[in-house]
Amino acid sequence: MATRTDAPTRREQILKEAARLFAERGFHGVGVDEIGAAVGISGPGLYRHFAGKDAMLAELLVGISESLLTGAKRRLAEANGAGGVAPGAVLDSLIEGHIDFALDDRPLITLHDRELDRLRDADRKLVRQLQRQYVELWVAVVRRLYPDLTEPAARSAVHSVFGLLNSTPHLTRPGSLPDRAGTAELLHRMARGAFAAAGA
Amino acid sequence: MATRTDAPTRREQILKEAARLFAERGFHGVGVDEIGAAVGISGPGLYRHFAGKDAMLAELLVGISESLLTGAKRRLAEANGAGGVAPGAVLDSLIEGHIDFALDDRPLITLHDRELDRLRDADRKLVRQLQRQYVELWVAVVRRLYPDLTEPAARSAVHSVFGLLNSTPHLTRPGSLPDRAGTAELLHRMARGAFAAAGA
DNA sequence: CCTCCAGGTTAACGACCGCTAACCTCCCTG
DNA sequence: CAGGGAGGTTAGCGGTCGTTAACCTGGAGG
Repeated sequence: MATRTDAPTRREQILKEAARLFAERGFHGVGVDEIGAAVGISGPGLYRHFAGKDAMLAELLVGISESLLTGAKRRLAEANGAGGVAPGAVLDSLIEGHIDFALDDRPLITLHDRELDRLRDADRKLVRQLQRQYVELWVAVVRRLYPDLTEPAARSAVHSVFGLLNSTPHLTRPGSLPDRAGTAELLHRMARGAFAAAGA
Repeated sequence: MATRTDAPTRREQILKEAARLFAERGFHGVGVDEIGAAVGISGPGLYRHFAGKDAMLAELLVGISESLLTGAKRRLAEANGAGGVAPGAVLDSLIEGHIDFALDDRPLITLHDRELDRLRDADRKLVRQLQRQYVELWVAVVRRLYPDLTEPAARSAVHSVFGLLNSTPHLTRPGSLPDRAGTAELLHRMARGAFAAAGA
């Protein structure tokens, strides 16, 4: 099991800093020396923890996709286990989970739809499969709430709402944005409004 | 004036292919030899048309920002010239313009919010200033339509709707998306719905 | 017909980058 | 108290990349 409350592992430090740097300057724009410097070691010391630069990106992207999908499945199961919650409440739960992720792990959300093509074939296929499962899970919930939506329209709507929710990195002129709770609530309302408009 | 209906200039060919490649693989992920090959010349021949790789990116990003801002100003002037159109109609016009751009110049819309940090300081400041003017123009229109929105909230809402509208590149599993008109209309409805929900 | 330049070509340079090799140094363990 | 592995270090190799240099060529203009 992973150490969650302990002090962060070296590996975890490296992944966190790598995510930040990749998001800021792009995968090819960051050198291994910079990543090392960000955690206090220098250059090739990283190779004691990762097979290479590609492996860091792969672990980040797979981790993100798995985390999103796992969280969504858990929320869906909780709703179903609670004896048939209203479809709107399930959608609210999915939206809330996605917003939490987007606000708490901004660099990861940026990487998630930006550096996918830098992966080796096997990893890219895995990430895409996880992403597709995540999308299809949303599509099913949205169509249950708005049965008039065709499946392609629902899928487009879901992708568009992801674009809306993932826009938080662009609000990052630090100090100028409202508080976290207010931002989360605004994004949530807008996402619901967008779906409602799509389903009409 | 630029040649619009004539055969495209070499410069224009290069810019178009560079935009596509930068959007696909990132600025640092594309070599000058590839850009040259994409227009039938090879490698250093590009330096007869541009001062360097950076100059191509700069011209692309400045062009995008200017084009978006100019179009929005024109639409606003048309509305004001027509003797006070309803605020909702002005917002519709802005949304329509942005959607046209996002659907017709997908690679450019991708570059626009992804490779800004690769610019030299002067160019980056110019692009950011143009982008800010574009955002503020939207914010003013949105606040006229939804006066209860605070300015920070309106700005966040505008950025979020940009995220929604700019999500079109993610729908590009070619052949699977509905027709252009249908996509445009869906995006338009969702954007209006998101704004309406934000303003409540 | 000569000239000249716009727009190419190939060769090559210098910088950088990912990665490996070789070595060092704690610290934990038997 | 050996000793050995985990986790560093620096040096350096091989490849790639952006850019420059030097040269070539076809076609327009006097």
